[in-house]
Amino acid sequence: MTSVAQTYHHGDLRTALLHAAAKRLAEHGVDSLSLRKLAEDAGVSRTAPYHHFKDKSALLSAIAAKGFSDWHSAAKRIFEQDEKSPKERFREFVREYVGYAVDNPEMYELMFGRTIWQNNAATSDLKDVAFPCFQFQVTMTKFWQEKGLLPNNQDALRLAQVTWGTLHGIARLLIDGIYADSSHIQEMCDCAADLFMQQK
Amino acid sequence: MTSVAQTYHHGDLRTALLHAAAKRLAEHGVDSLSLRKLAEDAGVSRTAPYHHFKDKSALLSAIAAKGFSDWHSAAKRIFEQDEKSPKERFREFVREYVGYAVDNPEMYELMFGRTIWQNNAATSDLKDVAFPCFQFQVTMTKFWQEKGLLPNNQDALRLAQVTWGTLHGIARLLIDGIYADSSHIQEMCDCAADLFMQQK
DNA sequence: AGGCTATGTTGACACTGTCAAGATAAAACT
DNA sequence: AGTTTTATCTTGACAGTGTCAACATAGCCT
Repeated sequence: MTSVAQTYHHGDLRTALLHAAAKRLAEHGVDSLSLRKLAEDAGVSRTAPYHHFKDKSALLSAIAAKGFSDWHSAAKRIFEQDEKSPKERFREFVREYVGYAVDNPEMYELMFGRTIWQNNAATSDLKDVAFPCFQFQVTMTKFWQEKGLLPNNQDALRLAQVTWGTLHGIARLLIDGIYADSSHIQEMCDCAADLFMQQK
Repeated sequence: MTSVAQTYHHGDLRTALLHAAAKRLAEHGVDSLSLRKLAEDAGVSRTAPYHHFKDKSALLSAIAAKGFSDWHSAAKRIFEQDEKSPKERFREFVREYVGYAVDNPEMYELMFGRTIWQNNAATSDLKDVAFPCFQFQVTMTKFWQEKGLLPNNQDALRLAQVTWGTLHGIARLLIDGIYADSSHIQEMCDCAADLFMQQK
């Protein structure tokens, strides 16, 4: 990919670290992700990363930010498929949401886990990318309410919180292997969609 | 409380460790819970705990097991309030569930977080206490289906997974401070309950 | 009394995040 | 051009972690 001559200054350590981190994240999970290993991956000393990220949390936030931006694009793409009926799109969104989480458990864990959000530890960079995602959930909810798929007598924000909460909860139960296994994804998603769209 | 003379053998180190752990858990969270500190709390050397717990994960599992057993009692108590209508009990269960999570965020995180469930790491002791809780959720769901509060055309297991998923998701969003703050608990719970019991 | 077993001890190891102080290169300024 | 400032990277160090191995003590059983 980028083969820069070995110099004292790395050249683009920041993105090199992020790439290494994304790789390790997907392969070994967020828990076994250490700055020192990332530095080694990038062929640099243990403390070099600190010139690009305030601390470990900041690096994780940066990865999560990328995740949110990807997520937002994917959600938009599904939501804006005009050729499909709103009902179909809703079902698809539910399946895609849970599917994304199950296919990228470590990234999902990072994005929506306590690690980076706890104690308001989230970087403002992270918030700038994540909040539009939250907002988009509300936008979609309003749309589905207007189309009569979701109850109209509920506040859109609350309803968005609850519907997202449901998807989030299902995703987490599946990922953490608590209460369900992945062979039931489809059925669980459809059950949730049916529940939301009762008698519609 | 328990003032045993200082002897070479502690006497009841196992429960002393569990108590210390529960205290530290509630006060400082699961992340800053170290075996060495617990040993110090109990007035014992760093490696003494290993004679009572296989490893850190086993100790955490033991605390979680206690949490599940408490949780099960509480759920039963609410569910069996015969003087209240099923509908009322359902609403109350929703509020209690989320309320418990918000009031005991660290314990909830431990019980339903990835720490102890990941990679099928759960002790069989833990599973023995936790699985009945999961089962109870299904039992309650069946009851509410029979009472006409929840859709009868859904498989009880799926529906239980989805309803629990919803409560779990809401709880997590609140705890992790991702998408909602605790001033909206009541409204979110009621919105969820309304959603489940549409047109009932 | 003797020995077995449960329980406790210190020592050691590899690993972690992070700070401080110094080295080097590149960029900016005069 | 030369000089200075700034960005980047280095080694050294520290406190903290889980966990293993080897050894010490004490209680229990025969």
